[in-house]
Amino acid sequence: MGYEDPVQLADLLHRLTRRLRRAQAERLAPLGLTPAQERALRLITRSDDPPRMTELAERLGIVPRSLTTVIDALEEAGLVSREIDPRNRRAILLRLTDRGLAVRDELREARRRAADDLFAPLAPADRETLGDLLSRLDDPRC
Amino acid sequence: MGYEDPVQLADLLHRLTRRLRRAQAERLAPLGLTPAQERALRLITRSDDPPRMTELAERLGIVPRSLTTVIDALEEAGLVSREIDPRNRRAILLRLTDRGLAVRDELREARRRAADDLFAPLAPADRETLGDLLSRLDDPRC
DNA sequence: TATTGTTATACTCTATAACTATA
DNA sequence: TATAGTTATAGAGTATAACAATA
Repeated sequence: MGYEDPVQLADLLHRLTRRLRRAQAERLAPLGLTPAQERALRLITRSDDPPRMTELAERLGIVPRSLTTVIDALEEAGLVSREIDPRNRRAILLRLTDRGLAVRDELREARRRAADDLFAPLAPADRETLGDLLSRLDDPRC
Repeated sequence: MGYEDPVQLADLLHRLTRRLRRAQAERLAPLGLTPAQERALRLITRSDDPPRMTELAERLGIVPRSLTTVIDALEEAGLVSREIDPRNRRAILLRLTDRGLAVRDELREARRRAADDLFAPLAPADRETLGDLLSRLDDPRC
């Protein structure tokens, strides 16, 4: 079918991601957050210890300056707090507030529903295949 | 492996697209264009007749106003010309200039190399599978 | 001197709303 | 009145460079 053409694959990927971002933005808007903010919140949650800015930025694949904007919004929304690391006063530890903990599941639900809609045309086995292929393309450093 | 989790699929998609966009931007930067501009140029080329703004916007999956910015840049770079449609003086026909024709292949090459790099870890058969899965998720209206 | 994060700034890609010219 | 496109504006998601505070 010619689907192996990398430029066409690139375009498909581009269109799909745009659609996904829109759907997620719509679902998350009532909660006052963007997809990037939800991602950051989710990764903070997933950490055992409160992560530092640099650490979280790296896990998100963005530069620290870009994370600053994301965390600013989460802090203003009262979901995350910045704490100076007592063991290294240059570093900042990111911690969920009580409110952050409370809305976390709601956020995840909203994002899951959006993703569910997008991937609905695929049966579980096909999703598994897709995930496998995509993860083989994934660069853990990025 | 749990790859069928739609939220994880969404994150994979997001990271991959970002990496692709970066790689494409890098490759295209020496030519002074962005990926969106290359896409528009490519679709103008692919048309038999010079497309109109509305028509091209729809094929790109963006609103006409967003296309205006893209075409502004291509026109300023001397690659595309706007012509008023003599049969409907409200409409604008988009045509490649000689220079646009000349750089078209270079652009496509640059974009192809970026896409090639990204999809290099997959064998042709796997690319085919990926393309098939992605196209089943693709919404032709979008 | 090197590390951590922020201030300042900018760019890409996209959107909605209001407007102009034409049909 | 409806259509085609643009001006005006905005916002998400990034980036680089220069800087301050701390190590």
